[in-house]
Amino acid sequence: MRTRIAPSPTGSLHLGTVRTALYNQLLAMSTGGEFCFRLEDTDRTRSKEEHTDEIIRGFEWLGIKWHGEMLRQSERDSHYQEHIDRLLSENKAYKCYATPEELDEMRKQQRANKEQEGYDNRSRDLSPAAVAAYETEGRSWVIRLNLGQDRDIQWDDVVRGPMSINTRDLGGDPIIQKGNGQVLYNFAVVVDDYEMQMSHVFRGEDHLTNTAKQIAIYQALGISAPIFGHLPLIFTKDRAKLSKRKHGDIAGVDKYRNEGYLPEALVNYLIATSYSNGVDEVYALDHAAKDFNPDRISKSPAVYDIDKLNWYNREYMAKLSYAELMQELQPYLKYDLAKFDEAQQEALIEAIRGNLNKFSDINQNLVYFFEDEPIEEKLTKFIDEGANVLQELYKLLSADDFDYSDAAAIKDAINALGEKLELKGKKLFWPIRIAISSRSHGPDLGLVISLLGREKVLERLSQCMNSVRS
RNA sequence: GCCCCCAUCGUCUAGUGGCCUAGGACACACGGUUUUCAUCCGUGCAGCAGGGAUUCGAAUUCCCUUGGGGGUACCA
Repeated sequence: MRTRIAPSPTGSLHLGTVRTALYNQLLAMSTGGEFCFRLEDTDRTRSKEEHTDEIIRGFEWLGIKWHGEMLRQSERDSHYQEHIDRLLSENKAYKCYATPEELDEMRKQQRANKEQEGYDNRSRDLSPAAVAAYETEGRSWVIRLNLGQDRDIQWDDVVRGPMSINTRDLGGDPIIQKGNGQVLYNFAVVVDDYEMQMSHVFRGEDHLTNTAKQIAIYQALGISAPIFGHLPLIFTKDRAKLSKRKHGDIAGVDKYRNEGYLPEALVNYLIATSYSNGVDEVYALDHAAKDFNPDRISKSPAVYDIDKLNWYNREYMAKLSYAELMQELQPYLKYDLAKFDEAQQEALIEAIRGNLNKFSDINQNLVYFFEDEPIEEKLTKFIDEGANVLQELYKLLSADDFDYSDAAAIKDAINALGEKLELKGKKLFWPIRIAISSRSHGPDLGLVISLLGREKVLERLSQCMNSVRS
């Protein structure tokens, strides 16, 4: 089995492209076949080298590896020309001299008459005299495939089952080579998939009509087509195809790499949307490959859900050791942890790692260790209500011999204070936590106080006590 | 407009005629643990789009309706 991913470098790496790549790779892996990579850059004006780099970088980050060299369509013009010439000589393709203006006019008429829109094959059977006339006129031409008599084009889709599209619904004889000599996508794909000996082509559902056109080309060329499978699209909550244009950077892989998602999590999430083996939820690529069965790919679109992705990411982050986590966190760290000793750093990071959806979340969990933040309006009442707690705590913590180095001991002291004041739970902890960290959520209080140290803790405490409204 | 595809909790899905009082996961709500926070655990919430037909029996098969989506380029 040979499969491929064939992205077009006209934009950043799209989540849908990644998922398509994943299924193709899974397919190859599960049978010991090969998974290849081809760049669909036939449209020179829209293809950009920066996008090519971006795509490759994205695949590398995700751990998606392909077999052999990356093939560029832009370097294969001679291969295409050979096949074009043959179709021309066999009368399976022809020159069309219609100008864009004429075609526009044709479509306008069709719309006005409520006829089916599409090319009317007017140049299909041009007389030699007519051709000569156009030539002397100096008109340029495109090459169109002669679809011949209307007929059903059929294939057995691995995902969708039996498919049938009639050639009359293809919009007329399709152009396979532009006026400037560049071959069109549908033609290049066929030639390449054939020469690369692809056995299976899995791609997005948006290619369903293209597949019919491509099969027509395979037939004209007299070569056999691969097995096709059409994957459901990825939607957003608004139930439209996830796209960079409409939905911004959530559609691209870069966002997830930049924000500090684990590639394994993104891979897992993407596979699991539209595919399930009925048992596993969290798994790596090679595990999924063991029993991968394309028949189980879902037919209906999958709605992109950031909550689920976050959940996967937390699952994978939880597996990281402290050392691994620190290394991943390093590029995102806005604050210098060096003011804490090694043991303190570890205690801190271990205490807040459960709060992270992604690595870039680290800073928001660290701010109050490095900066003074205003207390949220809705939290100030806890300060007012707990003024006596703060006072008592201040007395305790301002004692010359109070030891700030032992987080557990600090916690014990707070507990003792609670008993003394006959307060417990939120009544005891929230005033303290809010006064010291400006927040109602955070890691263990003993640890926070210990890390902040005498000076900062007393400063914040006294500041809060001064602002109490009695 | 025309062609094509799709249809199980809010979301991802299991389910291939009786094992379904429709299972799991995310999210959400509540409870327990943590005298606070996070974690963890438990419970709950919630669905076969509608209508016909076939059948002793239908989420599962067929038809229609409705809804959603994709395609319809000298883009890919």
